[in-house]
Amino acid sequence: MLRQGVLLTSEGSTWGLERSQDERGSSVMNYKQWLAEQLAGQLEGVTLETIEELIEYPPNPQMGDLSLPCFKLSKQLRKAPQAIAEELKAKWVAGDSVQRVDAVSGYFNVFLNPAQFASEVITEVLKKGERYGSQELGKGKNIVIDFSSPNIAKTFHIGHLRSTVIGKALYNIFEFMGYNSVGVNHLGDWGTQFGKLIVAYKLWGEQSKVEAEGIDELQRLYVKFHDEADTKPELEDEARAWFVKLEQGDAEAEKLWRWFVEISLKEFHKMYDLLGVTFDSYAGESFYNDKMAAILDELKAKKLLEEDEGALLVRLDDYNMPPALMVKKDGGTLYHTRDVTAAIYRKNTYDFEKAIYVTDAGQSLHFQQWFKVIELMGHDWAKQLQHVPFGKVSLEGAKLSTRKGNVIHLEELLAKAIEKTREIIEEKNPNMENKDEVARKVGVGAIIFNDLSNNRIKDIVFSWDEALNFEGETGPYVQYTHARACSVLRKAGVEGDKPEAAAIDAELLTNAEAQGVVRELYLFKERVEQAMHKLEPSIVSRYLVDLAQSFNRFYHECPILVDDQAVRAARLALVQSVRITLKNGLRLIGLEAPEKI
RNA sequence: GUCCUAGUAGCUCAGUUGGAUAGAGCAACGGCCUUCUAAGCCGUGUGUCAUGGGUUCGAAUCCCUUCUAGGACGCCA
Repeated sequence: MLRQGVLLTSEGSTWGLERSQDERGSSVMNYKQWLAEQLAGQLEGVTLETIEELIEYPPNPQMGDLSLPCFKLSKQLRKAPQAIAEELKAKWVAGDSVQRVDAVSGYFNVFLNPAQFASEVITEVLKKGERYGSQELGKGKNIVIDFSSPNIAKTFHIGHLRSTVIGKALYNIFEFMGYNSVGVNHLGDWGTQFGKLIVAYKLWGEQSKVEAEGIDELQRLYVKFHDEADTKPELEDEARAWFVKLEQGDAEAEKLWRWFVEISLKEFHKMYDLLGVTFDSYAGESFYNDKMAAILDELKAKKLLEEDEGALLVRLDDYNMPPALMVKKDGGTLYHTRDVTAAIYRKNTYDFEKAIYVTDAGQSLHFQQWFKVIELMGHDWAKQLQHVPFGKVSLEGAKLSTRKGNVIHLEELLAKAIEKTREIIEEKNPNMENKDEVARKVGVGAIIFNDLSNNRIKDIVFSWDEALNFEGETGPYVQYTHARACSVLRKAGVEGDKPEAAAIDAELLTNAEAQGVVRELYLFKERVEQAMHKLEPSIVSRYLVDLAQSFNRFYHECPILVDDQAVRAARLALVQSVRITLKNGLRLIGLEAPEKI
């Protein structure tokens, strides 16, 4: 299991465990590590790593800023937890960094010097700017992220949105942690459905209509095929025949196929442009057509393939899994075959440290199976493959189904969100310039954030009301907070990212509201790292809400543009730090941060 | 039938990898704009953490039982 990058191991065999030189240095603030260093000498036989792992943030500020629960040390030291805490308190050497320490019911609590805490955090944020929170954990390492991967000739609906936004967020997070992310859109551009589509098009389709209406028309044809095939099963045979022709390079079949792909991509790109998503590779299923034979030969050579009822499969009984079908009895390949082939291709091409697949949880078994096949082929990098599953989206209880037409088109959803945003702007900020641009950024942001605000694995029941709610824990709330901070800075005449941080008197930021903000700012780096380890973008989304809440509280309680220049400067530095951190976080999860909304 | 995942406030969800009184948002009600963006802030309250057991100094968290929901389970992806 992946762990936080606080443990030093001898080999660093698991990615993310290693730490850069920069991180070990005391110049970069890491209070858990720092406290562990202070305490290590005081506890005989307890390693620094053990202590650092135990240190936690107390649930509320009255208990301090950092805490060491002494219960686990109790056995080893053969002392009561409270006694250990008392001892640490007695031995504590006073210094500038810490205001006081305390021993409470088995916890050793540390209260940081609030002024110094504020000063260090703000200095760090302003110094790093748009790199604040970033790390170099993955320097020189590639991460391949397979995401979005829609099917050609099928509408891009809210089901695809999840893979797209989760994948994109992970892409950004890995980049931010120093990795080189490779985004792969594994297009569903091959398979028997193209036989069906060709048949349907030839029977009922019109070129002009397909050109005018794009995927919608292709999908209508596809649905019609299934309706008709219920009563005319011979259509299925025709479809199979056309797919065989396509596989054999038949000119007419290939021309139609290319056309369907082209039309579909055009529409996908409209969505990707709106969402701000790009890919490094569009190598879809068809890309592997000529590469699977070699893999099948390899499987045969390694005696992994077994024939059963005319099909070829890899037995996985020993691993408590059903067999992985590799070749159909008609000789056709299957998605196992393609995924295995693609993984090997990607390993050879990108030499990845990790390859992750962002798909719905329903495919979990499929991934388990072919990951095992890779392992059985003798590839020790099988453990670098990871499925990132997410829950299903349903519509008021009913399952989404392309065939039944029970879908919400992403295009429609985004359009509605943008329209609603536009109305709100018209009402609240009618004199603003770039209303359309801002409406797009906020409307789209609301939809993305909504999809990223829960744990991936949770099923989502789609609700228009919730998706278009812009209050509370939402994207617009965070963006609004950012714009609010921008507005104050604008009025104050602060320009650029770096006002003179050194000049501030941090004693003026020791009140509860300011400290609440400082604490959140400090947590950013840790949260992003955690989001990477758990492959969970929602950690960043929720963090942003926490930061925004703490800032809004501060904003409400502490007037910023006051006459007292020292107070004004100190508070402005804090506002600037919040602005930077909000923007960095929003960018990570794929949201823009307009300066006015 | 086998396996996987989930079950926390009326609703949607967090819960720092086993720690201190289980927290937010929404919805409801009440307050706050002559002052920096009210998409905001403050206040009012609700929990057999599905269930029964076990491990532990300590469990929403780990193990087992049962229940409920969803999903997967050889020629679709």
